[in-house]
Amino acid sequence: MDEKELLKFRTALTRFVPLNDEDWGLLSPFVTYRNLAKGEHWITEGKKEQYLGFILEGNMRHYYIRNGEEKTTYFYFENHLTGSYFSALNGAASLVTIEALTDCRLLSFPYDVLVSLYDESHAWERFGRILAEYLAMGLEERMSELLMLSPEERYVKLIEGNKKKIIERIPQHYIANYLGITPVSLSRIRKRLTSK
Amino acid sequence: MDEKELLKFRTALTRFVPLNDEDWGLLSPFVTYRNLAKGEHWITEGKKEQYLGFILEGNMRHYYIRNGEEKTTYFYFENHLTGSYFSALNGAASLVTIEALTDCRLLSFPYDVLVSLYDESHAWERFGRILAEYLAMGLEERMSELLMLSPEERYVKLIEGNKKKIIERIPQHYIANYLGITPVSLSRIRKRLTSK
DNA sequence: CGTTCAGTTGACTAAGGTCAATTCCCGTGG
DNA sequence: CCACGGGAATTGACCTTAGTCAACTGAACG
Repeated sequence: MDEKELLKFRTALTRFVPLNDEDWGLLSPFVTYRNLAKGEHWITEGKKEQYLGFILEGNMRHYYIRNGEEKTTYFYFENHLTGSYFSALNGAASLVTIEALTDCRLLSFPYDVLVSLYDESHAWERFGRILAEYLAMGLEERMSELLMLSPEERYVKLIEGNKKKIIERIPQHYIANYLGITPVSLSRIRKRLTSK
Repeated sequence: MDEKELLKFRTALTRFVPLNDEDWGLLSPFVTYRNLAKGEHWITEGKKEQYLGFILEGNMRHYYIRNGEEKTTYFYFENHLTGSYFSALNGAASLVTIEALTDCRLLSFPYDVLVSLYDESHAWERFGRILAEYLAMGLEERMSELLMLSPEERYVKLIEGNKKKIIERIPQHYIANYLGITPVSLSRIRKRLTSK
């Protein structure tokens, strides 16, 4: 296990909440490497998924399947946590699939371990609270955008906003899916916008 | 303070996490009554809001204002918590307004108190985690519905689903707003559906 | 070179938005 | 008890935008 990469992970967690050596020592023995080739699933819909991951390298796509159609809700990039968090919470089969869009390297750890840390340590419980709050704020923002903005406005916001990575690194047809429209419509929206 | 109503509140919190007398005693002294007349705001956009509420009686509407248009994201009914939770979290001015749709009676307590309980007690920290997880799961469901379903499908789901209260007790033009469409369109959707 | 897949473009359809008129419901005051 | 006023809901006519299907272009890769 590369110490630098482990430290990167620890630092990322510390963005949520301070972790002293003792807290960290409760989790670190359970952390292992995972590699995914482009196209492989990290999480598969219908399976009970037991791991959370931290992306060292690569990016991933989080989507639902409805009537055979994929609906993308999120993209993950390096230095962030990834997993079917809320499915894991209640132990149910995952409703979502998370797929590697590029070759990926992850650090992974079992969800159970995190849950048991919630019991053992107030600091980890706080971590869990702040993580859930962070995820909820992201979901609230996404939800309110879907309710308040037209597809075109959502695309403009993606270009101008703090999500440049998505524009720069994700193929256009996935972006269209993320915006809730077809690739054809996104192409037309782009045309409309450049003609202004 | 009516003991029965206080107990109702305590019981509702216990749905999230068990609270012993000591835990409960940390919060209960800070709980006070609040009454709102139909049309009054419980939370107003742009203000720093410092209270969470528990609805004893009545129902409320949670909405954003965008370009002068209201966009309803949620309805609250008796026996549930209400407040601008995520605005309160980071101490910023509220982005949302919560308005009484009927005369309402609430129990209310300061958000600061809850935050200080997170420091004082592991049990309350856990309460905070589970509350945030609960809210996040609700947001995820709402978000995925907006992404995956057409307005008509969303309306059908509202009728058939576990949200009957909304259909029964909320005026139709607010429901339309909640679905992300105009009252005119909802009326047509209803017509389409009954003619089947 | 072909094959494949992403992206663009055109023609047509479907669904929701907008504006305006009308009807329905309900509460209030004469 | 009835008449009136006002807001909610419905309906019609027309517009705008995204979806669908299909053809075409272009770049990547063997």
